[in-house]
Amino acid sequence: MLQIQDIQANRNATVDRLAKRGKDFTTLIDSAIELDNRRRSTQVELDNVLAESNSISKQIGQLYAQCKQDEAEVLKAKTGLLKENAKQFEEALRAIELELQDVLYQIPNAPGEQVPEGKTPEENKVVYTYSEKPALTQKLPHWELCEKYNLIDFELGVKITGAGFPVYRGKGARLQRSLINWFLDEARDAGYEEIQPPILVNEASGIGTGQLPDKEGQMYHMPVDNLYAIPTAEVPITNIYRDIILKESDFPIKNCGYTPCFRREAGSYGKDVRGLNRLHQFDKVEIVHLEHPNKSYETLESMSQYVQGLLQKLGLHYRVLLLCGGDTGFASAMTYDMEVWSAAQERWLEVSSVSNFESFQANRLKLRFKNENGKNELAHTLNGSALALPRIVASILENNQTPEGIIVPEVLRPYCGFDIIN
RNA sequence: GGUGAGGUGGGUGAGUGGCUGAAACCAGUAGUUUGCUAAACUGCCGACCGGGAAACUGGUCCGCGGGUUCGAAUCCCGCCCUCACCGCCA
Repeated sequence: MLQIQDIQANRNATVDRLAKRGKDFTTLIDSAIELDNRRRSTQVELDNVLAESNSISKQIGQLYAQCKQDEAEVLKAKTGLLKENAKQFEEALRAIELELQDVLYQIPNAPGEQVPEGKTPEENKVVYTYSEKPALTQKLPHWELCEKYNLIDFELGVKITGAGFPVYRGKGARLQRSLINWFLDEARDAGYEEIQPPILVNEASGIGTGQLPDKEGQMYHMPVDNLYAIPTAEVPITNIYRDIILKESDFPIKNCGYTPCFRREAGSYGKDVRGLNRLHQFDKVEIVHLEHPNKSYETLESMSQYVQGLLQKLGLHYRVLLLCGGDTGFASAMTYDMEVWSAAQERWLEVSSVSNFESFQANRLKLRFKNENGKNELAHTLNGSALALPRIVASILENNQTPEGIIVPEVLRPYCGFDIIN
C-alpha cells in the first residue's frame, strides 16, 4: 500500500500518477488525507488524557511511599473520569485507523514516470522485439506434439488430480528438469543467491505480499493447518524480509528460487487454457531484488535485460511490453511483460513479468533500511519470472518442430542429454 | 498425538505491582590512544504514532487479545507460537 505520509506530502502528484490507470482516484486519496488528519487530532487528544492520567498515577505512588493515604485517595477519585475519556478516544482512534487502512488498501500503486497512460492491454507499448517468426514446414500445437512424442499427459493428470495438473513423462519430464536447472545456474552466474523456500505459507506471509485478505480465492488453502499453497516463489522469498531493518550496505539483495506454483484460476476457461497455456500447478524460477530507492528503476532495466538474455539463449522469438497504467498490476509501479511467440497457436504467450513495486510491498512487509541519516526508510522491492516453465516449453515445442522431431535448444543439451525429441 | 518448559530490544539474557523502555554481555556505531592486518578505553545505540523551526517533548509497544489495579513485562483468563522428551515416521 502507499504511504500516507507520501500521499499527504504529494497529494496532487499522486492523483496525477494514479490517473494513468485510466481511473480517477481523487476521492479515495482525499478521504485518506481527511482520515489521516482526523487520526492525528484524535491521537493528540488521547495522548493528553493519558499523559495526565500517567502523571497522577505516579503521584499516587509517591504519596503512598510517604504514607499520605488520604491525599492519595483524593487523586484516585480523579482518575475515574480520565479513564472514561481515554476509552472513548481510544475507540474513536481505532475506528479511524481501520477506516484509513481500508481506504489505503483500495488504492493501487502509483505508476512510474515512464508508464504510458491507458486502460486496456491494447494500449501496452511494445518496446522491443527480438528475431523473427520461425519458418515452419508443419505447425502442430504443443498439446498435439506432447501426445505425439509422449511428453506430457494431460488426461492422466485429470485422473490423478484434475484439469490443470499435467503429468510430465520421459523426455518431457527431463526437458522440464533441464530448464529448471539451467535457469537456476544462469541466475547464480548473474549473482542471485539460490533459495529453496517452503511452498506452504502461513496467513501472515499471505498478508505480507498482498495475496490476503483480498485474493484469497486464487490460492489453495489447507484449513486444517490454515496454510496456503504458494502461487509464486515471490511469496515465501519476499517474506524472508518481512519485519526486517536492513543496512544500506546490504543492497542489492538478489535471491532466486525454483518452486512449483499453485493457482486456482477460478473463472478461467476456454481456448486460453488449452494445453500448457494455463495450469493450476506449474513450475517457475523467480528472481527477487531488494534495492535502495535510488536504484530501483536502474535495477528494473537490468532485470529485464537478464530475462531477455535467457530468451535469446533459448533462441525464442519474443517481444517486450511496457504495460500501460491500466494493465499494470495493483501493487506494481512499472511492469515489463516478456511474451514469446507460439508458432502454432499464432499468438504471444506471456512468460515473464518483471515489476518494480517501489515501496508499495515493503510498506505492508515493514521492510526497511537505515538510511544515511540514520532514519528507517522503506526499501524498494522488485521481482520477475526467470522464467515460468509451461509456456516456455510450449513455445520451444512449437517453434522448434520439424518433421524429424523437435530440436532442443543448444544451451539445454548438456542438461537433458539429448538434442532432439522424436 | 502425549508430557513438560518457555515466548523480553539485532543476539544472549536479567527482571514477580510504582524508582524499568527495560540490567549485563555480545553485535553495531562514533571517537581517543597504542600502533600494524588488531587491541584497549570512552560516548552513542529499540520500534512506531504525534507535537515542535530546533533543543526537546507527549503517547504506545516486553508473542497476540482481553481482565484486575490509581498504576502491569510483572497478577488473572483466552489464543497463537517455539523448544525438549516420548510416540509415529520420509
